[in-house]
Amino acid sequence: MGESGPEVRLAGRIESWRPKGKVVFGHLEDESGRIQVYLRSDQLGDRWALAELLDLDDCIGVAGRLMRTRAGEVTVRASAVELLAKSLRPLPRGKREVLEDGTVRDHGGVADPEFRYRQRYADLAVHPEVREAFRLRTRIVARIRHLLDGAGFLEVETPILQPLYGGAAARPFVTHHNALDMSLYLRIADELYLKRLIVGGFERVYEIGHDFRNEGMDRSHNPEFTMLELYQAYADYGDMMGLAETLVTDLVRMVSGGLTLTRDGVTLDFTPPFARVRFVEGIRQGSGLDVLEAPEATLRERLVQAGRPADEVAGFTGGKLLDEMFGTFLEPRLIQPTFVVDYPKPISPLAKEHRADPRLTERFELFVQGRELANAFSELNDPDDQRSRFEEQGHHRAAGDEEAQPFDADYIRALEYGMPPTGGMGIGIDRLVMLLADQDSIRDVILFPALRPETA
RNA sequence: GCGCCGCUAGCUCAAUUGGCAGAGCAAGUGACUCUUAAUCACUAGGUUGUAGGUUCGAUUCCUACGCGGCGCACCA
Repeated sequence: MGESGPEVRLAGRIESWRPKGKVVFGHLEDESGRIQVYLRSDQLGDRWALAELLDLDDCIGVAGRLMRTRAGEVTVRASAVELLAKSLRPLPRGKREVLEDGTVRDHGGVADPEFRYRQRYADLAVHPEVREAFRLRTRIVARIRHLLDGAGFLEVETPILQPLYGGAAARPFVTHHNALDMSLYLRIADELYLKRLIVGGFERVYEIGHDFRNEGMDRSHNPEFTMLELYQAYADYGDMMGLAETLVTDLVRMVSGGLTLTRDGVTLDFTPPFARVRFVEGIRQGSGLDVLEAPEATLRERLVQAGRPADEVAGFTGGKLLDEMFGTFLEPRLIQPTFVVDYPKPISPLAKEHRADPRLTERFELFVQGRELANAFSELNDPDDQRSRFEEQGHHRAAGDEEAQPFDADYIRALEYGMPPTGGMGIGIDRLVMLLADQDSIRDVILFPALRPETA
């Protein structure tokens, strides 16, 4: 029982508090951990009056010598104490009681997910494992920056408020600029601005930022989310596949120390090269049909056979029909890391025509656990082809497709100056973090997920 | 947007077929100078998510609304 260790000063939040007559034992916690403090009336003098007023969750500072209790715990024997911040509202701390027979009884703690998301500050304050998940998120993003910077990529910032939105198929949020008296859109993608920078001579650029999509919310969709987009001149989608493998395997190694992750009882193997399956061939394997050859009526019949409601299927045509075939017959099987390659042209309006088949584009998406992690292509750099693809989108739009992309004349003008052949890729950071941090809900990797306002 | 489930004290949860709404932790008061779920005694805490309806009587049954979770749709 050491009585006179070194003198220390420390501050923290009161995590436990056990007054016992003229002494009190408690634990202080801060980001670095927790330590026991021991306050005695005979050592604190007139400060003892303050000690008697302290409560759980107050933030205090103490000074004193380190000692060891009879139980052997390193403890600060306080010679001074001060209040740094008062807690007026108890944190929802759980207490775990271990009874003599070994059964465990929990008291309190937060079970209500709404409480955790709405009052994330309290969730973080009482759950070290939640803090750890968000630290991991930051390490993942930092590691991605490190890798891209090391590969010669330039991190840039492009407009979030855009007069025209584009680069993806989604409905935008609309806002209004008062001084200009005009509508602006919150970006749904960075794509078209980043490719303008390729025209400008930056040959490797990337941006990590929020995109905004006015769509439904569920456990893999938040209205604002974090996207990595990168573009590399004089590269194609094959190079992007290599880069995707490099990034993903590096991150898997960082979190697991190896090349596998176990999720939902399944061992995911990230040993490169990842599996590759052609879009058309993969759907043929699942459905027996070639989506580029078979009549649309035949494809619709096949969907109904597979259990899709007939009245719903009746409305599917063109790109929508292709998406549905993919979602029904191929996507659910993509558990192990898999590149789906060579998407049909109608569902890839910004991707370059395939060098071997004009019906296809040089595009891939990376899937893991049936979820899309990355989307990449050889970028369409022919302004005339891009113009006609935009015009095609315009027809879809006129036909009522709200997610068809608007015609961007300035982007065509940029391409007319000549954009070098370019490979580009987008990676949804939130979903990547979900995979790496083993979280099932996007709300568990976003600090303040979108919620409806609280009612009084 | 649709469907299912949930909402009781600051937190976690009870409450028989509809019959006075309770407990643990947290809070307050008192006792206790090596505690760690501290212990012991006492006290306070509620328009049972909101608004209606049925009923002698509603936490419980019905309707609408709000918020959340899950699933579907949409999408990344």
